[in-house]
Amino acid sequence: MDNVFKNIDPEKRDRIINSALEEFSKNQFEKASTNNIVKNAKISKGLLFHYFNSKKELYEKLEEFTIQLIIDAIQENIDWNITDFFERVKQVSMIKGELIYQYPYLYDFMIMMIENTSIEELRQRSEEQSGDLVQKIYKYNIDFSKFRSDINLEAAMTIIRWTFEKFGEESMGTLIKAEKEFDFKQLEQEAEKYIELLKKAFYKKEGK
Amino acid sequence: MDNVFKNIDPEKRDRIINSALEEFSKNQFEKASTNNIVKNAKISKGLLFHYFNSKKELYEKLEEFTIQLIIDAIQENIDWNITDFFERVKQVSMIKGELIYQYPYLYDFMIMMIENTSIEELRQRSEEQSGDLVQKIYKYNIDFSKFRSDINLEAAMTIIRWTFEKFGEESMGTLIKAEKEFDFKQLEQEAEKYIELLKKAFYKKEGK
DNA sequence: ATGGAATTGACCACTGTGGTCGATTTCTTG
DNA sequence: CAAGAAATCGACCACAGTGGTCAATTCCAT
Repeated sequence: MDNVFKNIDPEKRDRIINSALEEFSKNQFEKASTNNIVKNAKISKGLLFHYFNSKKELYEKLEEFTIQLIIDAIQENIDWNITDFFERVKQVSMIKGELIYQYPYLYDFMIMMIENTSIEELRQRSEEQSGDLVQKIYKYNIDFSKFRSDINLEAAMTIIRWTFEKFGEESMGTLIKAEKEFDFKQLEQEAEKYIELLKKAFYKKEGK
Repeated sequence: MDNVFKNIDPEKRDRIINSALEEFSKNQFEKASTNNIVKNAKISKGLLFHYFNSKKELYEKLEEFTIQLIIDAIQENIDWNITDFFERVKQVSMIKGELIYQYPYLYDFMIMMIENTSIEELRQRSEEQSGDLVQKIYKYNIDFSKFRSDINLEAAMTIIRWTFEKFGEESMGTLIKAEKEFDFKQLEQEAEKYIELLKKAFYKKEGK
């Protein structure tokens, strides 16, 4: 982001980012209130407009930030040497979880972003900014020979991905509602239940 | 809903409902604009406040309407004699699709509703308004003996449900973006791909 | 002590707010 | 057709909140 903005206290920076992400997630652009943003970020109106010259600019910088953050997180944290598909999916889920832990509205913001972007623009952005990363995530160096040969591989992969996404969403939902601390152990245990089942369903029987 | 409101031209009624659902889905209550609602519904300000005495009342009536609509749709359209789990899931998806076709923002509105409701309140509402319907949908008169006995039944059912939900969401998303007509045939064909795969994965082998 | 950067919040012209209400159109009934 | 009732309109209101500005203040390195 902006030079001025980049060099400030990271804690304050994240307060501003989170406040803005929340406001823009919950309301469409015109109705998102900069007053609200500064109030929740606990900074003055003047400061926000010192960092960003206008509401529009703030929004655009937020878009950039979001995309770059996700790309970086994936690129830096995925262990490309691991060849098991489920481990890859698990890693992506973990990364996602950590991002959301730091920026709770990052995901809502991104979904809103995608909704307001045309297919053509999306395709272009994905190529420009992340190269073939999107294609790579669930394919690069994966040992597909573990899958049963009598099933539709592409569809199976999709179901596995969807399962983890839904699992994440639902866990997040109930956690927020219950206002509980992350019980990491329990969460992983539950995830393991689905992994085990899906392996039984889609992988070849052990012992060949 | 209100007597005055119930007896009007259904086409106009749906215009108002859809406009309100959209506005409340896209913005939190305070920022949802009645001006916007009447503009999109193509009625006058006065008329809206003739039907509903306040913005608050409109919102609450909309909640009631949404819940009742979904309950009725399920109760009236599910064929409880069909014992195959996938057929049941398929039926629920179809019902959902038809509802969304008539009220495009019904689902977004409901999700927003659920997010803003406490667990306790949700449980209570579900019991009062729908009885044991929620429990019943995916269990009543289902032939579970078709499932492999070596898998976690509960988890398998969840995965199947999630797959259909995700499939629905993604289809909806791309359809809206592409501004295409519902190609019903193609959609069903693609769904069948997942059904086939999941049956292969979770059902007992045929001929036994 | 000083100068520049960071930060504040009162202030502004203006847009949009939920809701009202008398006027007008449309419908119903004799 | 008359006349009253019901439905519908939209100009109007007091006011809350808008994005953005800027002179004043605080902070901090030198």
